Amino acid sequence: MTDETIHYDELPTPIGRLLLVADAQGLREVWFENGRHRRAPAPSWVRSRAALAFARTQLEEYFAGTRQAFELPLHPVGTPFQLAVWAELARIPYGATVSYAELARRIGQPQAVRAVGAANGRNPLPIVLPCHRVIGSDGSLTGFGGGLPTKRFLLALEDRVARGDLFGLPAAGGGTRR
Amino acid sequence: MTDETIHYDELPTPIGRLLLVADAQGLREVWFENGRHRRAPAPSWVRSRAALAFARTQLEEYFAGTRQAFELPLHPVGTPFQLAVWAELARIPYGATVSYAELARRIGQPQAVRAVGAANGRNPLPIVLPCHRVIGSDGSLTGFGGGLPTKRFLLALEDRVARGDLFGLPAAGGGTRR
DNA sequence: GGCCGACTCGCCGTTTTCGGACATCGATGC
DNA sequence: GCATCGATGTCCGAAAACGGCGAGTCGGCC
Repeated sequence: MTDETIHYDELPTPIGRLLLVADAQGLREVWFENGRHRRAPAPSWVRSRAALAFARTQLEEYFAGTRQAFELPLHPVGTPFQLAVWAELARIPYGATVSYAELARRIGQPQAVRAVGAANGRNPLPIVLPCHRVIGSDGSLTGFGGGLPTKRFLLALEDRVARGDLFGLPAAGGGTRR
Repeated sequence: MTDETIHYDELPTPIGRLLLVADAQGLREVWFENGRHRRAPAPSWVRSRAALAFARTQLEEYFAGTRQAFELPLHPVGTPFQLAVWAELARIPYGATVSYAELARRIGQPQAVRAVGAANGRNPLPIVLPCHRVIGSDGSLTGFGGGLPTKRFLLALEDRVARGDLFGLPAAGGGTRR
């Protein structure tokens, strides 16, 4: 019988505290403490700093701007369609953005645009699976579980890092859209 | 199926290089290389000196002062109103000028003065369809896609030629307006 | 008083922008 | 099953902005 214990831990970040959840197979969930999907950890879960160290480290590096890709065992739970969408998220390069329509095309279901949006909204592993890199065809940010300001923050962070601007100076002529 | 290929070519003139564009039905566009409406030729267009020889010759004669009327197959693309305005342009005699208001009267829409101005600004066949002969009621030149200096040049050229002054000496007492 | 320039406002086709109405497809709840 | 709901996108029509203008007004200036 395998170990089915679920561990969790908190992690302070520039965008507020995150709750990390994992089982023996990998990272299961990442919540924004103030986000739309927040909820209380189940009573049966065990809080453990050590059990989540593997994810904590890479996330800290990400926010420090020294990590552009995650190498973690993941274990998101969802329908086949959702898993397909989430898997596609992982292929979006750091610092890039993609429209919901384009994402739908990439999973071979160009019509399922809204469904992709819904699946995006259910992404259990924000940041790690970069749903924040998906925006409207017209360039609008449209939505994000952690709030639009957070989405903006993440995109700005990646843009800055990708351009090698570690000081966070405003980009010349690069205003936020809409 | 008719031949829908679009050909183009360049032509050096005293007022800068012109880009000539034509299809099987006739001349479609004439651009000033430095004008307000300049743009790159579409990738599908084919550059061909021979295909535009028919227009090139007459334009060269025009600039040489030996041609006062064009006899070319034309194929300008525009709205019915625009086509009406452009057709009326062709009736303005060489060396003459007309006001926007008068032009509006001639097409039977005396109120549509500004609309005539706008249509004039969209004239796809400058020089051939002499929008440069249209000026303000008070005699001011007001505007021209290829720039006001070019408009002045063309009017001066026609004035000179019409008066038989092939040497281009400044006319006695005939200064440029405004 | 007569002339000129700056300004205002009406005119009208075109272009651009904006907003609402659908199509579309999983997921969810009954 | 069936109806409903989304972190969308496309299309269509209405409304507003925009010109290569002109006529009328109002103040200044000789």
